[in-house]
Amino acid sequence: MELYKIHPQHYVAVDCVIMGYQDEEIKLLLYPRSFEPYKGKWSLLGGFVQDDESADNAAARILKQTTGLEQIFLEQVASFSVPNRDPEARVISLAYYALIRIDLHDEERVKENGAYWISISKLPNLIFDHQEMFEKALIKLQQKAGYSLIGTELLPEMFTLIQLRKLYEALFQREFDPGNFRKKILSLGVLEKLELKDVSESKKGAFYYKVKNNIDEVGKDRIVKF
Amino acid sequence: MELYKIHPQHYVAVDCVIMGYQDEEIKLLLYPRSFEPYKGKWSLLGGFVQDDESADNAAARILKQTTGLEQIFLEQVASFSVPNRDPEARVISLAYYALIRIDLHDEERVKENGAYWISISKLPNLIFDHQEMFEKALIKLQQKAGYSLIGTELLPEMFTLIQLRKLYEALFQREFDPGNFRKKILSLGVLEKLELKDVSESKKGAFYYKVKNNIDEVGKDRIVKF
DNA sequence: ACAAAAGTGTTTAGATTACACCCATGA
DNA sequence: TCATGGGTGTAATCTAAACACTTTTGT
Repeated sequence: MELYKIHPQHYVAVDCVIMGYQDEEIKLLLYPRSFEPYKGKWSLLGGFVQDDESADNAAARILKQTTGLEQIFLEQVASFSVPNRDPEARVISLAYYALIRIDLHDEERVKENGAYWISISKLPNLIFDHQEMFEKALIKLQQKAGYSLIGTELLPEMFTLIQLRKLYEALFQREFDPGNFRKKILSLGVLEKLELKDVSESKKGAFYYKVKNNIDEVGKDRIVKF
Repeated sequence: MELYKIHPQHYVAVDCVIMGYQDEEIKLLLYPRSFEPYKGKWSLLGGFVQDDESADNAAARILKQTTGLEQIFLEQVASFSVPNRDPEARVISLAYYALIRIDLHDEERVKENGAYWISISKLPNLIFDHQEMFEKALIKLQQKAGYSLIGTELLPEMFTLIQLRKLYEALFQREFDPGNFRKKILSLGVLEKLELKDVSESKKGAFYYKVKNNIDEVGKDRIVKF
């Protein structure tokens, strides 16, 4: 301990890139900062790491405080530590990203926090380095898609392959060939076809699928390009 | 500032996974910890983030202090923040990895620090979560190989494709088909063939190559599987 | 000439893309 | 029956892996 004492300590924060999916768009949960400096400017949801929790736990705590959701997919993005990134004080921030179902979150709680869901195609300027946090989170997510079926965290338990494709199109900001997308996804072997159709979009109806129960891991060897 | 004051501050450290290449093996720079607890146990090279530097700068500083090298490829691995990971005090650590040429480093300095180069195939037990830091660093590096010519930081300016293959074999801990490896690497279009041969390994001699000068980025679209 | 390392070519299997085509059904 | 979205099939192109083959040169 003596040896450590000569070193400075720092505030350590976590900032969460909370992504949801609604109206065929990826949205971020953002709130207008309630105090100076940059009062009113848009910010990711964040908080400080306390003495008795890991940064992972802090991120999960913030996610629960702001959305009411627990047991959510959360992953580290990167650390941000330029000394003056927050002009108020030296704060080292660890960025995380989370994928949640907007339809399940606690709307009351979000309102209390003054937070809003904003489409990533219409993002306002964000404070500090929050824009960069979002960009890195999105890149991480896209890379992950190559070896794992991502994004099902953003959809209901049951979904059609058309819904899944729309989600991927929102995530990658480009279109996919319907036939090829279907084959690629099914070739991963992680989806189970249900004997139930979504007839809201067409007369024929599209079969619902769900993620198989016994999926430990999509084959690590199997890499798919999107 | 007032708003931040209610939050705790923490020691923030950086730990560096410093990789080098020698005798057809990837080696890590490690040193036996000089104080309790875990005195004598092997540790990555690390240090504390100071008030006036980013974590990236701190990692570069530590790399320079221990190897004498500057302007080195350094990348974030992940953060490690379980409250009791260091039993002595609460320390949040940001792991980095670096690739250096062992033949260029300052041997005197390494000796002063009591550090040693140890092959990754014979790693001793490391303190705290340093083993995990190394494992994550290696995975990051392997992934990076898919879209970028990595590892040339570990070799001299000029190298033969055979030398490069041996390096990749050490990095991935498996063998590559000599013919296919050659075609795959050359297809990236980032190497320039020199009119000079390495005749130390064979009578015929192997042409030296170097990385082309005007390489901004290996095509982001081109993804190669290793 | 031949051994040994360097380098090239060929074949097969699988993945990716573009796109044509068939299917089911309500209006 | 026909328009519409859902779903299947196929040919052309590209990539990866296995492995046979050719080149070069000192001894």
